[in-house]
Amino acid sequence: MAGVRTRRSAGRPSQRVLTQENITAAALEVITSRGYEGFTMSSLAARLQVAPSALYNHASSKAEVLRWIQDHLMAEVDTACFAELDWPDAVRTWARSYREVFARHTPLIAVIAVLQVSGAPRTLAMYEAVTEGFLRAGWNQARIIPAIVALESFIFGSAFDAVAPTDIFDTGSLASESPLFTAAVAAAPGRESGKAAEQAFETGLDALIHGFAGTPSGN
Amino acid sequence: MAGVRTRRSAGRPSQRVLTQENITAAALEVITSRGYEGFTMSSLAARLQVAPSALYNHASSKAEVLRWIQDHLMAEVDTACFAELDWPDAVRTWARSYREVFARHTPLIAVIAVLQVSGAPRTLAMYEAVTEGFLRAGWNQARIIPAIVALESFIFGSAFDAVAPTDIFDTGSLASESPLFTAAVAAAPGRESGKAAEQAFETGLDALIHGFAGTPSGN
DNA sequence: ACCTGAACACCGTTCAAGT
DNA sequence: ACCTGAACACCGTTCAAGT
Repeated sequence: MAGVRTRRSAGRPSQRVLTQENITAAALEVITSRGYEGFTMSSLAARLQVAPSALYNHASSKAEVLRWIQDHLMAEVDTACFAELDWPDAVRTWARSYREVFARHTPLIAVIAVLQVSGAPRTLAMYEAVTEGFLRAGWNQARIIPAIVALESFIFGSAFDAVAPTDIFDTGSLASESPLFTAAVAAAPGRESGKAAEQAFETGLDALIHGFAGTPSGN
Repeated sequence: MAGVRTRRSAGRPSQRVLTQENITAAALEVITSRGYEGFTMSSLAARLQVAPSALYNHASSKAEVLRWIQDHLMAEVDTACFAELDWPDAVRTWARSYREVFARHTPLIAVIAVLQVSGAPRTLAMYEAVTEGFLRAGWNQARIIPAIVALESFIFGSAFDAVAPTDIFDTGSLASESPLFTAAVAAAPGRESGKAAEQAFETGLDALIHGFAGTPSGN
């Protein structure tokens, strides 16, 4: 064919604006400042200073952008702990950071639960690191996935709980119809200090970790 | 003032159509047949044979209708088990039915997590029955709520997992970059039989139940 | 008291037309 | 190759007008 031509302005690399990374970063900025209700294709486009329709040259749908965000956030989950701590403490550290990241992004949980790992490299890297940690702790290969999935289910559910109003258990005018529950709520630790969700999370996490350890045939 | 008048046609009780119960039942019919994507104020109104705007004389918003549905479904969760079985089996039965009900209604989980029990009588009744079951089993009052919340978090997360595609863990072209995870997935029980989610749920439920039992100061 | 129909202020997405 | 602007087919919700 004809001689190779330099494309674009030859000098500095042409600065593409609508890359996956840029769109994801802009999306996170919108979500941080205006929440998920304020995160629309319009608000995302505005932040990138393009027309909404321009986004569709790079993402097939809003759902795809959400998947990019999800995978991006997965890199923030601490997995280094598995190389530094023993299994119970490593799981605790991993689970806490996992919950913390997604408590701020609960609308993504419905996305994650359905997401194919093959399209989410950082999510896959997270699973690989956790699996490695379990194996190093002597876990039987066949029991690892159910344990991770169970922990993950607990983490996702706890993420919702973490951002729930603190007064959801106030029985109000129906207190007399639920005396036992009302009393239990009043007696629960972390009440009024706003740490009830943390208490429940740590309680469940402890139970899962001890429960896995004390399971019939060991780990 | 003037003499009391009988209102409406005096004979048979005027059959009100847009009651909370009727709206809730119609909403569930729409959701069952067309899913949550197909559940709109328009589709709900169509099933009730009224204009969409008529709904707003009875419900303040779509979110309120969702809260009605959530509370309605809570009555389907099995709590009778606490009067019939010992604590571990009762918790297992309760948790299984709770997960089963909401696996078909995962979009409601975001609603539940934020819902005030004072506005949800059946939800409150469920908590009361569970609390009673824990007390009867000898649980310390102060430890009940964190345990219930932890179990609930696990149940909600597992509900998402229950309806996830079975192939989410297929690593595809990235298998070589995640050899340990890929091998663990291949070795996991329930694979190909489509029962992986059930395996993970039962594994986690067992761990939680045993973990609670084996917790420092007993229950 | 409660319904209808029109309207409002949005959504996500598509697509012809441009460069 | 990638952007714009207009348009489409929806949403949930409001409200004046009716009965």
